[in-house]
Amino acid sequence: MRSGRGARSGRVPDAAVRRLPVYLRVLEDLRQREIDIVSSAELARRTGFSSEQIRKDLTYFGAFGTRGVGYRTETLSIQLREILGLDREVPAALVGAGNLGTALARYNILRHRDVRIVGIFDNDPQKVGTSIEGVPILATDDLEKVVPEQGIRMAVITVPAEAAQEMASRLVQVGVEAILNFSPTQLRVPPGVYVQNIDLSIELRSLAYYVSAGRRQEDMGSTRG
Amino acid sequence: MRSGRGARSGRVPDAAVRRLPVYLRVLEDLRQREIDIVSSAELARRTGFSSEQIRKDLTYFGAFGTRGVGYRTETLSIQLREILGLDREVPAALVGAGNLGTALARYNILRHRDVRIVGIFDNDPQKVGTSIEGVPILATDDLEKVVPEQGIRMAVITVPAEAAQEMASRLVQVGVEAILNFSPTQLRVPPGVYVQNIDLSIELRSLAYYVSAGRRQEDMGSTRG
DNA sequence: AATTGTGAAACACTTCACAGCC
DNA sequence: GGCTGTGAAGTGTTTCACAATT
Repeated sequence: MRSGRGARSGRVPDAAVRRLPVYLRVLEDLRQREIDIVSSAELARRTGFSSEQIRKDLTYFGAFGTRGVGYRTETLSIQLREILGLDREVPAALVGAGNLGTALARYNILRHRDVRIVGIFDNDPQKVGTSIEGVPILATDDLEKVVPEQGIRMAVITVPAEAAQEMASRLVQVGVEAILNFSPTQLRVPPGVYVQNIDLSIELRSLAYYVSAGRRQEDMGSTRG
Repeated sequence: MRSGRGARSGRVPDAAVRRLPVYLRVLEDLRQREIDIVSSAELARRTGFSSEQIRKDLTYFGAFGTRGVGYRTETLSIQLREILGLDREVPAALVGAGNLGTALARYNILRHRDVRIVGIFDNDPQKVGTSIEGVPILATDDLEKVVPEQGIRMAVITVPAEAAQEMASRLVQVGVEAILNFSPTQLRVPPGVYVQNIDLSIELRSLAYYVSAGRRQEDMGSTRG
């Protein structure tokens, strides 16, 4: 499942915001390969979105390209970083250091310097005091101290469903405004707090629809593609 | 990032299909607690979607409720399983047994009996021959044999970006029709194959927009909520 | 000649409002 | 009276088509 909710400025489609990091990923890759200019058509090829959509998405924030030429990869990636708020390091909390949480922490800490997991919280006394890639695992009791101290505004929740609501409430209490929720439960948060849900079971189950839909269509003798 | 693509029957909104497993999760929970009847309003409360949306989503597939009463949790959950193709066990492959793949495999194997990871593939010789929760890790070379043998039609890809396209192509070659892609790359697949992308870096980065958007609005003196 | 930026049209999805049924 | 099912209205998003610019 996936659904966002919370304060929205109104003008910029949510769907567009969610595509920006995809453009950024491609732009960074191009930059690294010293490709200075890219067209919306080329970005389309590399992202899977249409070139019109890419151009329109970008114009919600300004005019970044040069007609007849394209976009400078350096300029555009800097602009996108700024729009996303990634022009400075964004500290984040991870709550739940199970398999999934650990995988996320490793992945994030090693790869990126923009959104940075600076606090990992878990209730398991066996885990508290250990660390993941140099970031110490703290007791959840420390959350109220560490989150404000580190200026943390976003959090990733990977605790079991039963514990998720309490953690969310406590995080919001101390200033968290955006939550990436991997627990299979609907979090209740005050207005103004943005929640993005990713439930892996639900992803797998909805995928099943498309394989069985394929089967059904075959049974009916229709063609696909 | 998230985007589906591939064969669609046309009539049923993608967005609706993606909500069905959420309804199913709640229905299963209610059933377990021996609650026999539920209204769309109550489902709305528990899922975060509106009651009208829930009713409309369900009517794409038929009329499952009783006016003035509600929906029988047992009947509806059985119907939803059938619609999703979960009325029989759905075998799936997992390609990539790194941190994320291992977390997913554990989670899935322990919790669910509907979509079932029956084959785990990895190239690391240190991992091949070991197992995760009883499911053996095989060499990717075995993929062409095992996928058809086990009737696998869906796969989860958690390999690095460089290897993802090759794995996807090989999976499709031997009959995979739906892919859950965690690698940060755009997979090229033939028409009729459904790809759902989840890129965790991109989720974190788009989340950053909402915390910094909040900051920007505050700076402008507007209220939120 | 090429490619962006953008109103307008088309399409998709959600919400409204109420008829229909228990 | 209460709740589902559903056309119609409303909103959001994507695509079209072309003028503007280099």
